Amino acid sequence: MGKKSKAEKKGKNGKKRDEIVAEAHDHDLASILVQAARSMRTVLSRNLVESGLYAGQDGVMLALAETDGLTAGALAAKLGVKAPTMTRTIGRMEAQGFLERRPDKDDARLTKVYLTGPGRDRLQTIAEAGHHSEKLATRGLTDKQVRTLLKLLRVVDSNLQAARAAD
Amino acid sequence: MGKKSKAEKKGKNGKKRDEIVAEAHDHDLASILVQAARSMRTVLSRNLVESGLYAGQDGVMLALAETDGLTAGALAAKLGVKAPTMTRTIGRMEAQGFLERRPDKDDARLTKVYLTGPGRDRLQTIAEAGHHSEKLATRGLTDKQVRTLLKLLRVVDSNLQAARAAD
DNA sequence: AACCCTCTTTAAACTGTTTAAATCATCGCT
DNA sequence: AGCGATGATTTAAACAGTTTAAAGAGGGTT
Repeated sequence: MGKKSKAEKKGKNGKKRDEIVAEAHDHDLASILVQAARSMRTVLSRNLVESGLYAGQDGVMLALAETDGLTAGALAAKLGVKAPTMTRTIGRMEAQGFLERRPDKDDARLTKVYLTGPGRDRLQTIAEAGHHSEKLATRGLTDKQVRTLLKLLRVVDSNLQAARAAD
Repeated sequence: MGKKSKAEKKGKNGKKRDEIVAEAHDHDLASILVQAARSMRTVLSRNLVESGLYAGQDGVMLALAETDGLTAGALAAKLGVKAPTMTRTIGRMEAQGFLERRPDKDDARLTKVYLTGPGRDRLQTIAEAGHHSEKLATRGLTDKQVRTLLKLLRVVDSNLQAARAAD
């Protein structure tokens, strides 16, 4: 892969912005987090696409696997997105046949979402895809480190959710 | 917030999917990572939007601050996106006046990207936005924990980049 | 019965992302 | 020197995700 063949020929790099860069490095957590997530989404997508799912939809499936018949609003809150986002996602997934909307018969304002048979069939695949992606992502880390990472990420996530909720 | 008023009235939950859910929990790293990143992007956006930037563009700015005159392809690789994505992003940012494209005079196939004056003016703001978001995200964590988190995230990111590169 | 509140959806406007095809310049070989 | 292979960039087309603002629909309360 002769990538550095010609493009690197001239050694004239900028050199006097070190202070700016130093400050920019405080930005690391945000960048690395977003970047890691982007890669995770890409990798997860590859494993998911075979079952007709997109990354982002799997969260809905898992939430429903845990508690079937959640409302759209509850799903949105649980996944940390706004209601219209969830409406669109649900719409797509309903069109794909993985779940279905049904009005609650006690309160017609509520629309509850249920997994369909085909949807439930995908759960296994989703679990495997997640498992596989996680194994890929944590290569070289000990179990303890993975647990630590999860713990820290949960704290960060919870902090951020709180921050974004404080509109 | 009487959220459980009516919707929870019926206690008929599914009960035999416990194994599936158990497996689904292995999926935690992927979900929590993506979710944390989503929140991070949202929070970062709020701090960035004042300077006319969107989350996702800041990475380009920082990369150029470190090494001005990168090619489109190098930027794409550095940020872990595909070339066309970078082309669009660069196009938007050029239209906004934060950077400019200039053909390399040694190799006319290459288009190098440079920060403009206004672009360089934003670096300070970007650094501050990142810093602020990071402070928000790591509330309650010790410095050491933050360093640990960064270290682990770098490993994960590097693993995932390697995995996605292996097309 | 009227009014208000809550939930859901629609609408509009973006950014981000990918794959595949098209463009274009350079490089190597005959 | 010309010609084809190579490589970089951009264009095109098609989706997903996201947000804010507004509209639609039901319920509950006074």
